[in-house]
Formats: sequence, structure tokens, C-alpha cells
Amino acid sequence: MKWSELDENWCPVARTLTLVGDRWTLLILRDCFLGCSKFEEFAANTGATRHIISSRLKRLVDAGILERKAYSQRPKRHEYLLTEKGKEFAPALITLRDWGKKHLPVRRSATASAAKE
Amino acid sequence: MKWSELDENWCPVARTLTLVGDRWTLLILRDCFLGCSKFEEFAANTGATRHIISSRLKRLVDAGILERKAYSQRPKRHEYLLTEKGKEFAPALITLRDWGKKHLPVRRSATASAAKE
DNA sequence: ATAAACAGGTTCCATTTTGGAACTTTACCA
DNA sequence: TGGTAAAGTTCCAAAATGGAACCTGTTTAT
Repeated sequence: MKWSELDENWCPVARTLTLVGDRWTLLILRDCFLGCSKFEEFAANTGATRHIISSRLKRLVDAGILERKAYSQRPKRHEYLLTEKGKEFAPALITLRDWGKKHLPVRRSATASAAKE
Repeated sequence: MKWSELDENWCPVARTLTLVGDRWTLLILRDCFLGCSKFEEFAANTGATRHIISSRLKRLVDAGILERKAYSQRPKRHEYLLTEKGKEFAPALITLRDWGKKHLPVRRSATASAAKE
């Protein structure tokens, strides 16, 4: 089954995932909640390639989760801001964060990790 | 940046996504919460290929989110059950579901959708 | 006894999607 | 005149995916 065919799925989880069900999209949204709004910020903070950032921002804007707004006219510059719909996604990120904090603790720095297991 | 390099990330969201940050893994977990436990059930319900199901179940078992248990000896058969760690992931799926229900309503059957917008 | 059926996978290959780096455009700065 | 910056786009090789076929051990139907 193609991923795109999920968007009319009976399951609301499946439909949600057509939009945000990939590695980088959720990291971009995380950045949004942390205050990022510029293309370069997303590229730097997520670690995804510019190619990916570009495609994901497009999808998020098309879905009405982010809004693309000019913040400078003369050197045409845009930023990406969370819409209401986007802001309401916060609980999902919070639950992912909390689960990660509890179940996936960071191991101490590589140099200090004598035994890898 | 490679996806695998995220697993030691400072951000708990990023670490969580190394495990479940892909299309099909979250659908498999959804199925688990709906009572599925067999390979064939996941394949049928998610729509993912057997190849994908196989690799995702492996990852979930390795991560301690699912447990692989024999439910029959003579024809060796296994099922996949949520561990405590896995069960605690429920809130994440619930928030994704709720967001989807609110913001991504299903359009009525294709034949009835006169105007697409 | 033979054949088909079933669960749970694995293998193969063509198509897509990525990762990574370079390049483009428009404008400001020195 | 040259350099920097933001926001993308383009290109290509490598990796992941979709789809279908195949494999293995056991049971059931003929």
C-alpha cells in the first residue's frame, strides 16, 4: 500500500500519520514549539538535509499546520509559523517527549561510556 | 545526518523517533492496542508489506516495546505482545488519534464528494 | 499418500526516497 | 568588486520501499 492511500483511512491515527508520520516532520514541529521559524534554523536543528526540510515544510503548509509568512520584503524572506491547528499538536509532542525521557535515557558521553551494551 | 545518529540525541523526542518515527511502526503499535498480536494481522491491518512488518517488529522487540512469545509449539508460532514499556506508549497514540479526529475528518465517500477543495 | 492451506517469514528486483554536496537567486555589506 | 546571508533547487549515489514470489514446518482435506 502506498503511503498516500492512507489519507482517507478510517483510522484517525493513520490519517494523522500521512502528515506527520515521518522522522523529520516531527522534529521540525518540535523546533517550531521551541521557537524556530526559519528554514535555516530547521536545517541546523534537525540535522535533515535542505532537500527534506523543503519538502516537509511544503507539506506542513499545505496541511495548514504551518503558515508561510514574509518577514522581510526587500530581501524576500519567509518564516514558518504554527497555525492554531499546528499549535494543537503540542500534546502529541509532549507525550512523545515524556515517553522518551522515561524510557530512553541518554547514555553518558561517548568518552565516559567504557562498556557499550 | 543519518537517522541512526539521532539515538543519542539530547532531545527525548528525537530519541523516541528513532524507534517509532516512521509511518508503519506507529500503525503496528496502534494495532497492538486494538488487540492484534500476529504477523498476519499486522500485515492485513496496516497495509504495509510483509518485509516492512518484519523489520519493524524486529526493531520493536529489540527496543523492548514488544515481546515475541510462542503461542504454539508444534507448528512453531509466535505472537507479539506489548510490554509495560510498550503499554505506556498509549498516550502518544491517543493524542495522535484525537488530533486526527478533530483536524482531519474523513471526507464522505468519493462518489458523494462533488466539490474537491 | 498427495495436495492444498496456513502462519510467519525471507528473497529478489524495480521504483522511490534519502543523504550530501554544490549551485542559484536576491539583496545587503565592506 | 567581492563576500556574506537566507531560502531554496538540482544532481547523483546510496538506502529504503512496494510488490510479488518463494520457503519451511505442520495440519487438514481428498
